[in-house]
Amino acid sequence: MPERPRGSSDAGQTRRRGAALEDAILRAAADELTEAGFSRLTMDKVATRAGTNKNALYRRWPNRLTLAIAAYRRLATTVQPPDTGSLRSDVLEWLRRANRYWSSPQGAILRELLAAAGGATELLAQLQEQSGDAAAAPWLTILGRAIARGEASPEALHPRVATIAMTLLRNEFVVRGAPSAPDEVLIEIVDEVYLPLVRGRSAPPA
Amino acid sequence: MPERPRGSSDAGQTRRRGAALEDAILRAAADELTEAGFSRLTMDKVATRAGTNKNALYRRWPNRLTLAIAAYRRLATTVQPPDTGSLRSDVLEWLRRANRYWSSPQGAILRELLAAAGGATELLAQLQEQSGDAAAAPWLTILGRAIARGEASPEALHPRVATIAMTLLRNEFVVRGAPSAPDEVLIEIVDEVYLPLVRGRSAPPA
DNA sequence: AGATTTACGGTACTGAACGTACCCTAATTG
DNA sequence: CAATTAGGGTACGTTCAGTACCGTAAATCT
Repeated sequence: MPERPRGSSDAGQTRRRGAALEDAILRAAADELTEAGFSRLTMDKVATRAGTNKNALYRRWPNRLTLAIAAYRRLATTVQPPDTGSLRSDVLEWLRRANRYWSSPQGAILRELLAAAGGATELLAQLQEQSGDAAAAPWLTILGRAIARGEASPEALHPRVATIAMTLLRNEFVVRGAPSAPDEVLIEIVDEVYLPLVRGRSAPPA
Repeated sequence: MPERPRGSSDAGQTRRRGAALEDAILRAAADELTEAGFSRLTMDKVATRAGTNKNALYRRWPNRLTLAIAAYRRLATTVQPPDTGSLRSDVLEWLRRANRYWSSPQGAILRELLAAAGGATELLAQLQEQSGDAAAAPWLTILGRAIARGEASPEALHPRVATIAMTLLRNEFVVRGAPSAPDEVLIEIVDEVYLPLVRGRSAPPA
């Protein structure tokens, strides 16, 4: 049997299986997600786009949401936190990036998925890598540097405290439904909450 | 034509209209909501339960979610914030009540609605009276008293700061999907975040 | 009171999707 | 080269949202 020459489209010449097919499906789902969002992603469209049918999808993922989450994960990219030499500008910059992300089409998808997952803990856990716990690491990095510079109190190196700025920002989106948070809000979060908090009960204001 | 005698059920004696019917529908919807939750609330069931049909519903509310939110609002009750004489115990108590609410069946409904509303700002606004902005008032009350007692700095009397404990708690539910927050988490929020923050940059730790 | 307008109630239907069942056939495995 | 596994095609079964009509009771007008 010869190799499978390919057109630009995903429609398979030969019958794909296993990882190759799974990959095509996830790619198709990710595309649907970016083009139409989760609410308009249908299993039939994903299947057609991947050049297969719903059977192949349901054989791998138990339902629409699970598939969508799996597809979303390959959209996510990792970025390095800033290191400007000042806590305030690091925090503000990181917050601005987060704001841009949540405001972006991808952020909208994340919000949809978060909403659709409702209270389903296992599913939420998969999204948290993007939106929650794993996202704590950069904050700890930023804060760790600031502590080394004496800009923050060591007691602040606590996940709940370190990530509070992001939590407040996410709150703007999730609860207020804002398409994007104004820069004033970010500044307010930094100056009224974050910095006072991490400078700590011991360290005097710089 | 004589009156039409009827059974004990809600099925109308005579043909109801206007406010009377609207009321019956909202009551039926609220009942469905508490018994089955939003995801299993169907327009047909609500209509049947109210002794009417979908027409009457769609004539008043454009869709299922809007009706559900309207129905939810009559489930919500208002409570007075505690006044124990100490900021820490006021905050902790209020947070515990909030935790109980979010953990309760009603809280589950609120979470479902919040999720279903997604980014629909106008709808979210209606729920915020229960979960967000209007809920800020009690926090300001508690904090105001504490400031009068000298337990907190006046600068803390700022909505974003005053409500931060509740925001963090809500975050536990919305993002982590926890059915209920452990008491340790509440205490941590109060001691690691709330109190340090509102005691402020000027006031020394008591 | 009688005529007119408004709004309920009954019922049927469309359309969108999810999820499932079956059966044939291509790929892989032994 | 047989046996097994996994894809592909296709057709359903179901559940609901939302819509469309139409006859009739209740309110409103004259």
